[in-house]
Amino acid sequence: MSTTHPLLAALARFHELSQAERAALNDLPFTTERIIAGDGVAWAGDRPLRSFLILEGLLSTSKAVADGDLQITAFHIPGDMPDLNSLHLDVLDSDIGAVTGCTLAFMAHQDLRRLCAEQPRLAALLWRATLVEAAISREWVVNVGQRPAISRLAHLFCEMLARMGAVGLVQEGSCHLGLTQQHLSEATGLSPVHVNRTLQQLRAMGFLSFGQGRLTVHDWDGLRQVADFRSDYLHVVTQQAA
Amino acid sequence: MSTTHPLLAALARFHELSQAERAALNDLPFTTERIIAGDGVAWAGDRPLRSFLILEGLLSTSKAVADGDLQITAFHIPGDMPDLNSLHLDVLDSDIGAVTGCTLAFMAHQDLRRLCAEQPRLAALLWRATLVEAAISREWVVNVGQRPAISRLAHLFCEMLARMGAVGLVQEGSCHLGLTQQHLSEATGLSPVHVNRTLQQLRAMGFLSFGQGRLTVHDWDGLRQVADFRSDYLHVVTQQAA
DNA sequence: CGATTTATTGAAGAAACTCAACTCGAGTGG
DNA sequence: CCACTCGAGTTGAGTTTCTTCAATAAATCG
Repeated sequence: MSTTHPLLAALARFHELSQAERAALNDLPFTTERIIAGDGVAWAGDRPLRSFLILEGLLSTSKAVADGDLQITAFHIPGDMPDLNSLHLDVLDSDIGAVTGCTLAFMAHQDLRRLCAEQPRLAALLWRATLVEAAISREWVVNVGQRPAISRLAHLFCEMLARMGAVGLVQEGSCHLGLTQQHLSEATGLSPVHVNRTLQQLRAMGFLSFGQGRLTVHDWDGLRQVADFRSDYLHVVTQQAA
Repeated sequence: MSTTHPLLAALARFHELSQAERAALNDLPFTTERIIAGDGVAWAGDRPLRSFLILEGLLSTSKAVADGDLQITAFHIPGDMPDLNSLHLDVLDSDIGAVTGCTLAFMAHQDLRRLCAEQPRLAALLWRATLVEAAISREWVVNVGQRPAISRLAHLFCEMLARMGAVGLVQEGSCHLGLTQQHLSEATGLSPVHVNRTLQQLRAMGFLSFGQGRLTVHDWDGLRQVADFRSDYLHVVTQQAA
């Protein structure tokens, strides 16, 4: 019926779906909203009654520490559902905000819960999506805890390019990535000044270009090596035609 | 029926369960195994066919980086299911090992999947458990990324005491915690030497005692303050009688 | 009790931080 | 159209936190 549901499209990109599952997804009500860059979408302490799928744009999850500083704990790209955890964890523990302008598809928890009860395999796929986010979070602990500045930044770039690539948003090693050096600082736990200097190293070594909201990787294998990047933790399944 | 299933006990500690749900849990086959301190339980790259619940002991999840160093990304205590993520993420991305001697209850994925399909609310509770682990992982990113050594260590101690307390393993601010300073180092991303010196500060300030496999907190509010610890991210639900 | 972890100490060095100034480009409004 | 502002990026210099290396003390274990 009419166009396919955005969540159906997102899941079908990576998984085979039965006719019944497709039908159930297409029956799932949703509303689309447009968010301005820099705006918050949800806050720690909120008890959302709905979750959203990213159709377009870049979001971040972050937490504030005592002195007011921010740590970004995740970036979210099209196809992700950043606050799906609120489906079973009623109160949010982090802030979610739009890094760039975004288009989001909101779905009521009520409807999602019914969907999960009626279609256990869809429940499993949504569960799986939250597990991938958890796996990425573990890798971020490693990145921030162990790697020197240059590897840390390189690893973040590798991850973002790999994830954007998996959803078809990379052309010739380049993708739109509307991050400022301030964002990189908050994501890596490095000071903005040190991010700046480390970025210059990565550029000087010929690995990448970064600026004007765009990341271009010139030497993937080289970048990957300084980053100590292995993509297994992203759990990207064998891709099939969209 | 005999004694209750360990997973039933673990879930019933925090959630009301229907008679049907209890029955379904009691029907779930499991086998108990004993693990020696220091032994690995599962490795990155493994494709487990079963998951386990911790009945006793302390486990860690860790990842190795290029130079061979280790980052611990999580500790697991009784009541946790450290590799439940392998239920839907077929290949493990981290190593799981026993910090102390452990008793584990293994359950086949096959059986767990059937349970989830037949009892959607139990599926939701297991899903929820993985979401709590994810929330803890996010806080670890913050801890390792933003906090100075003393807060970082203090925060880890706060978290462990809070979690152990939630499952009834704390008496008078003290719990068994078989971690070495090496473990603390690998969990916080600090060098062992710096952990040692920072620990001495925490002791000298009268916040805690730590050693001989035991953590005792003398000044919870003080520790909590230097740690910048707020327990909301642990998502501990209102406890009911065990 | 000897052997092997684990914990502790000293001292020098390095990675990253802070502070402060300055540049640049993209608006914006006079 | 130009002056102005504002955010983002860049640079220099001094400081701090944390690391590394190396040796010693203390615990733990067979």
